[in-house]
Amino acid sequence: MSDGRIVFKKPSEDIDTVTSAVLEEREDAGAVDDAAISQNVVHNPYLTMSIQKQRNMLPISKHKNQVLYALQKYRTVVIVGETGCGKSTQVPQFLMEAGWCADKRVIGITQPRRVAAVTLATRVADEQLCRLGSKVGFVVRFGGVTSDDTVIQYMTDGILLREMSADPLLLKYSVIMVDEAHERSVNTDLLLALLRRLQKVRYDLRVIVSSATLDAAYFRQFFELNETSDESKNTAVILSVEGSTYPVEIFYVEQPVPDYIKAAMTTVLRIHTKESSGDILVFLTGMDEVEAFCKELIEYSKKLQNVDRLWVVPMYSGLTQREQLRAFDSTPFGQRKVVVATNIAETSVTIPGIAYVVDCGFVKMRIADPANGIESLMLVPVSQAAADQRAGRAGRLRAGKCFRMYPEAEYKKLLTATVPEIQRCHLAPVILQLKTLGVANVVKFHYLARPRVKALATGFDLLHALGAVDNEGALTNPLGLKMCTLPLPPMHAKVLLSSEQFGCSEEILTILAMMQIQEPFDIPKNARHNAELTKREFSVAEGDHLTLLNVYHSFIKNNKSQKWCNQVHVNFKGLCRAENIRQQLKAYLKKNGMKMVSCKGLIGETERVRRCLLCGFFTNVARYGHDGRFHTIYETTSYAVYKGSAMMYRDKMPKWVVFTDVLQNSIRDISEIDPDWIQEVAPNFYDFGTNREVAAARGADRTREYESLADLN
DNA sequence: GAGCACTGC
Repeated sequence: MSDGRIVFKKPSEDIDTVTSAVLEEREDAGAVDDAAISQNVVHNPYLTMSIQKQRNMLPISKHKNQVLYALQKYRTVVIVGETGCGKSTQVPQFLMEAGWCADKRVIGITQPRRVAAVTLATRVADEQLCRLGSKVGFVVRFGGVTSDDTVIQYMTDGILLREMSADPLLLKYSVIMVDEAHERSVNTDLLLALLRRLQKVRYDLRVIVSSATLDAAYFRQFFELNETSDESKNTAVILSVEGSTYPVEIFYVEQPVPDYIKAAMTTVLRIHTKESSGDILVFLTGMDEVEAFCKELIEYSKKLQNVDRLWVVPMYSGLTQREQLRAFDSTPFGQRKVVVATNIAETSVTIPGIAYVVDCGFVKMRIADPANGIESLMLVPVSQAAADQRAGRAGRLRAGKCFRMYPEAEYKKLLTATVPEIQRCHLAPVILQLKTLGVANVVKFHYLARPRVKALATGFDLLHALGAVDNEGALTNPLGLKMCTLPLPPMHAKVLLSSEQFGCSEEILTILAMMQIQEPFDIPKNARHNAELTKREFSVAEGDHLTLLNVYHSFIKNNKSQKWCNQVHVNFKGLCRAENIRQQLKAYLKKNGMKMVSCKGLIGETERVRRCLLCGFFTNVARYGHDGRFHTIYETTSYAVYKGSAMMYRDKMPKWVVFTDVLQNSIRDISEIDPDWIQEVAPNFYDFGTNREVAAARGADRTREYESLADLN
């Protein structure tokens, strides 16, 4: 390439020579980070050093020449670096300084989380002594800070996927670095597969796969698969960058424990009395477990005599940022901090100074039933990789200890790695996404991890029933094409696109936005009774969806006041997010040429809304049974009603409902429906008729459909 | 009396 890029020689054995440009030391180093820290949960242990010193401290800086040499020679480079080695911040700067941004070409770095994209960009802009948004910028949903000068762009992986559907060749980029590839999220898996595909057309595009674990061999093999070029220009190179961690000693229980919470409690108390000082991190599986555990631990610590007190911050995503930040407070002298967390502490949040980890060995995971595609939250054993990740959290300060609440034999039986998300999620959104990007044969696509054919078939079934794909599996025009443009899963998208014909797009827009937030109500533990009463006042007999509409309307009527939210126990942060999402969706609808119409005050007002919901969620229909549970149409599953549902306020349960969210054994976000509507909105999905007719027709049809899938164009 | 891992467009 003759663009004036500096050419690097293959590094000799002494790769310790660092040749980075010397920047002037600044006294206000980290000032921008302070702003970021106040917003996000981030910790920088080197905050007091000058920026250049901080950069040189990072293990990756020793490998600068190696990285540049590899990227010059190979089209794909896999960098394995432990967390904190500096790869996410330094590699893009190495590349820019080496001329990879000539002609304003951009180095793109993708992150699985928004916070990471923002903080990394802020940090790198600071290191480059430039304003955020000039040379260094970021893009996330609902905005970003970039300009024409931006050559290092941090973004969420979802953003790059969106960008690919607008510009399939990604011409503005010279290098794309997919960070945290080891997490194996749907987005990172798709990105890697798509980039590999793209490299066959764009020979000049460089891809960096950045991973924290030794899955590198797998990534390498993937990028080399079926390469015919004998020049082996595409060969990925593996660089191993050490982090700064200490060994962790693992302890197991001798016998399986019947109650891991009790076992964890005993273990924490034993660590406290028998082990030297050092903070403890306890991994449990859910918010309730965490809260109950904390409460009990505080009780114990009060009773302990002649022993220093335990200082207990629960940590899970439902907490506000302020509450989460408490886990970062330094431990008062003579006390011992115990952080009780969900798996948020596995990846999203790193708590410094942990010397002991207590691991319950389980995790709550969203898993789709391949037969019907319904996703629910299941309690499953962790994988060995996840258990090791948890244990590793004890070795960041000094040599640590990890106590597992299961015997060693059980550990050996665990899966070595967590099943990639793409193999356990509902595939309809994935299929839709691939179709948008011009992947004609989604069944034969070169996945990083191949999903089950049965799951693909279920995905196609749903898309077909929704009218998004035709009999050949191609996107329909205009419905399928429009569904692709919306930042919503297919069922939600269908509801939204149908809302105009039901005359209720304003209402549906609100309900869908509200469905995206986790919990509209904020019920404090000390005022539960009072909160329940106010919550009840928002409730609507027809169900949760109209209740959500009610809450949002009241929020707007009260000028989006935080004070009002606190008084009536409505989640202020959540409602603000819902408003944001609503605006974004509204903009998409306008772009699609849809009219905003409201059914307010019209005859059959709530019926329109519920019919419209059924239009997308007809798979999630259930009938009330004598056993007090709701049964799906083919009796494959039955569910209890979630205790927080507005349905609980009714004297009598409705006979038929549609639900839009499933927990492990219960359904929530439920609305009453009339079974006659089902045939109207989804005439082909269910078999209507006597049991015998149905059984005969169904078996034959479905089998044929699955068999033909492998040949879908 | 009992309940909702974590992200993202």
